[in-house]
Amino acid sequence: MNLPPLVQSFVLHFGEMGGRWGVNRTVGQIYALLYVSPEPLCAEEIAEALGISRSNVSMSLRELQAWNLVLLRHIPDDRRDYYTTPDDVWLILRVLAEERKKREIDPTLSVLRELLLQTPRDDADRHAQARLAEMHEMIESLTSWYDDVKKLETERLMALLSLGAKVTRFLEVKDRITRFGRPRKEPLKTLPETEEGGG
Amino acid sequence: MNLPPLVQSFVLHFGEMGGRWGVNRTVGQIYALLYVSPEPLCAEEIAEALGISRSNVSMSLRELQAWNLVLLRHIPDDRRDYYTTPDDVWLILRVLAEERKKREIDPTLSVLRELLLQTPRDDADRHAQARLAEMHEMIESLTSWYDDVKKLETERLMALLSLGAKVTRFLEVKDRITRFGRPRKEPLKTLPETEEGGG
DNA sequence: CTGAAATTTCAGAAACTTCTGAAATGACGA
DNA sequence: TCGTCATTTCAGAAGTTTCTGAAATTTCAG
Repeated sequence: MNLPPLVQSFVLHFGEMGGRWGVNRTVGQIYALLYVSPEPLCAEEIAEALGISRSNVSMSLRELQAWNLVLLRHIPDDRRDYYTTPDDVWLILRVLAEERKKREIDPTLSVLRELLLQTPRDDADRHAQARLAEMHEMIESLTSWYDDVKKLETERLMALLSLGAKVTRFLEVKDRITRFGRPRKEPLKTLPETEEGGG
Repeated sequence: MNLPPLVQSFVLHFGEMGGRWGVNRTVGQIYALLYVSPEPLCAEEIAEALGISRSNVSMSLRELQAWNLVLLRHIPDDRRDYYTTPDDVWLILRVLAEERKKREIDPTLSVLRELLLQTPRDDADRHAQARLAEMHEMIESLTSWYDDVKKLETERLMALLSLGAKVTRFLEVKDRITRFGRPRKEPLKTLPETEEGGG
C-alpha cells in the first residue's frame, strides 16, 4: 500500500470497520480511498494504491455498485471506467440508510407479516404471535417515520436533527391545544436535561 | 431442531439475518428463541431446542450478554441460569441502537477526530482532511440528535415517530417566528405528500 | 474482421470464523 | 472436605469467506 500517511490511516480504519458494516475489508478500503480522492480513480490505480489484485478490485467495485455507493465517471479518449463517491455526505447517508433498511429490516418485516397471517395451532403459537406482533408494530412505526423523513430536503433534515429532543416541547403544546395522541394521565413535567435554549 | 413450526420459521429467519446484523447464526437463533419463549430457558433447553452443542450455547449467550440483549433469571431451588430477553420491544430497540453505535460509529468518530488534529503536509492532505471534516460534522449531527432523543420516555419517542416529517411544519413556523436556523432564500412551499391530517 | 487494452469470471489457495467434544473450572449441599 | 451438577474454556475439525492468478470475455479503433 502506497499512500500518504493520513489517507492510509483512514483507508485502513475503513477496512477494519468494513466487517462491522456488512462489507469486507477490501470494499471498505476502496470506499474510503474513493471518498478522500480528489479525482475519480480507475481500477488499476485502486489496485496499485491498495496493493491488492486487480480481480479483487473488480469484485469489490461490483459490490459497491450493488450498494449504490460509487459513481461511474468517464474521461474523454480513455476507455477505462473511473470511479468516485457522491460528494454530498448527506446523500451518502441517505443511500446507506436505504440499503441497510433493504438488507436488514425489510426481509424481517416480510417474514413477520407472513407468520402473523398464519392461524395459530395452540397457546404456544398464540403467545409467539403476540410477541411477533409487538416486534412488527415497532418496526412499522420506525419504517413509516423513516419513509416520511427521507423525503425531506437536506436542509430541513439538518434542521430537524439540530432540534433533537426539543421537538417534544412542540409535542406538549400539541397535546394541550389539539389533543393529538392520547390525553395525558400525569401533569406534564418539564423535561430533564434540555437546557441550552435553541428555541 | 424440535420446535413448533411458527417458532421454528422465526428462529431460522433470525439465524439467517444474524450475519447481516453483525452476529453469527447461532446468536441470532438463540435470541429469537428467547424472544418468543413464554418462559426463561436454561442453556440445556436452548441446546436441545436448537439442536446445537452445549458449548456453542455457552459462547453465544456470552456474546448476547456482551450486547446487553439477554437477562439472567433464577428459579428457586434450581442452580441453573435461565435466560430471557427484555420484553419491552422499545427497550430492546434502545439497547440495540446503543450497542451498534458503540461498535459501528464511535470508533470511526474517534479516528476522524484524531486525523483532523494532524497537521497536513501538502495539498493532498488538506483535501483529504476537508473530506474527513465533512464526514465528521455529519456524524456529530447524527449522534447529538441521537443522544438527545434517547433520553425521551418511550411514550414521547413514539409520539415523535408518529409525527414523522410533519415536524417540519413546526420548523417552518419556528423559522418565521423565532428565526431559528438561517433565513430562507426561497418562499416556503407546502410539502409534497403529507396529506393525512394528524395535527 | 483483427488485435490490443480493459474488465470479468472462476477454481482453488489462504485466511478466518464457527462449532464441537473433551477437559477444566466453579458452585453448592452434605 | 467431598461429590455432583452446571458452566466455561479451548484445541482442532468443519465450514465459510476472501483473495489471487489464469483464462475468458468485452470493447473498440483500425
